[in-house]
Amino acid sequence: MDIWNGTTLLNLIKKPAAKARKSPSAPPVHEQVYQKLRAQILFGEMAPGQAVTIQGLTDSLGAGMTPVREAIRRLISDGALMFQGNRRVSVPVLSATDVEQLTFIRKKIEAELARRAAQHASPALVEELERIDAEVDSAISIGDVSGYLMQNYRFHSVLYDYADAPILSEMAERLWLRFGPSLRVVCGRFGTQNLPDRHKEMLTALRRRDAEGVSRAIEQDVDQGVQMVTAVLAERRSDS
Amino acid sequence: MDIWNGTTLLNLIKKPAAKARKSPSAPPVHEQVYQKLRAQILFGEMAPGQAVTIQGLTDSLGAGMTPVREAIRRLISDGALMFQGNRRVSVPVLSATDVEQLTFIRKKIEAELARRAAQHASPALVEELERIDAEVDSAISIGDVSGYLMQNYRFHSVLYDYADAPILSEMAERLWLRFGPSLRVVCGRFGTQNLPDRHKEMLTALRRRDAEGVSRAIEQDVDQGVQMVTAVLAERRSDS
DNA sequence: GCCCCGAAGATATGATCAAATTGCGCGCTG
DNA sequence: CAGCGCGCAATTTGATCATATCTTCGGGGC
Repeated sequence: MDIWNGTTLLNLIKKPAAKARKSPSAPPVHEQVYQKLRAQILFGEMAPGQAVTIQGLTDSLGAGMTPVREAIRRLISDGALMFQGNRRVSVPVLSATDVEQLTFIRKKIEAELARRAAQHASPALVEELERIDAEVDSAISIGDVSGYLMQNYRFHSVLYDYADAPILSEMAERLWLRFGPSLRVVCGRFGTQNLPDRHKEMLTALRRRDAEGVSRAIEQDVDQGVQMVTAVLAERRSDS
Repeated sequence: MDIWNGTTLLNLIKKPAAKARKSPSAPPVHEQVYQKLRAQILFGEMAPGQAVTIQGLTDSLGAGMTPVREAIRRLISDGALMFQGNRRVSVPVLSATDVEQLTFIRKKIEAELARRAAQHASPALVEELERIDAEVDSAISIGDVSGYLMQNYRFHSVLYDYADAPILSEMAERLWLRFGPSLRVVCGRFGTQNLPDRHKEMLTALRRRDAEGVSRAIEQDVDQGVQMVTAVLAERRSDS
């Protein structure tokens, strides 16, 4: 589906100030806007509940209204933004039942993706994941929240790409999008020190082609992450 | 998410020529366009592979380009339409691996929805489903393909609503959208006589609050439907 | 077989209209 | 007299359209 997804998103990770405009066959503006907003949501640059205005985005991104509108519609369909009924758009705040449903389906999908990736695993994959995991650890050790979120995302993304199941991968990405804003809050609350990281188990299981082992590790990874999110959400609830 | 989803879609089923324009707090045009296109795809009025042009829709729906563009972006994000890279949009043709992935996730989600609905089941629900199932049967007996597709959709939709899991329900609807165009082809090929209908088993299990029974029946329903789709797809493959 | 050109369609902008929110001033009540 | 709430108006924001520009595809000429 998302033709420019891979290239553009990775470019964003590497050089956020990329300004490729007049290059041949550049992605359309609405695609660029979509990718930028998507990255902002995925990596926690937007707070849960934050209002999103079309005109604000046309100003801050320097684009016309139509492309911005299209990007917002896509993100609403992704569940990354919420249409509030009175024509207003905002970043969703996850309720307890939201988290429960999202967790259920994340486990099913990501466990399956892990299983399939394990079956197609190659030494090259393990090596690449080890490299990314090292960056995750380094981001954690220096307390770089954005770096952690991006590299952790990249770890899972690369793994799932090997599953050779684009539809399931896309669904998984959509689910990650919904957790993005809350993850940033989690990091702000708990810091980067005791973040979930079942990557070592995954890599061990991957080396032996142990599909069920990888799958189990993923489920634990999901559970740990969700646990922190629910903890923070409960805290927020009692605050208000 | 979709505020007007329930009302507008049901209105569409009952009176397709509804023209509620100036009524107070009418849905925006882009929402109306989305619902109309969605219904067309869901109920098989669009063939797999069919090209979809913006200008064609602005003419046939009598709307401006901007709302049509927004609706198309949403449907692309839903997986109901496909962006072909060269600015062209079309109704997707399901490949074998597409069907396999979609089936996997449909079973997980719809089985869970059925399980949850069974736990919340009430006599009123059973009664309503019986009424709808009667309409399904009647549509089958008179060979009314559109009627069958709509009422069958309604049967599942009403059941899943009782699960009280809006996120899962929405995901299920998205998956149905992807099968819509192929279903029409299936009906055209096999007729409405031997269509899958595990509704009777579902109702029996529902009456006893047998969550696992309902869940099993749903999985069989999904499997049967998918089997016919794969059969037709294989046929198409060998044709071309 | 390759290249150029015309038509069809897609992208993007800015203007215009409508709706909703915000802030302010007034009157009412304690 | 001070605080509170209500309703109107100003402004912000969203929705839609008409138009201008650019791409892509297909046919005809070299």
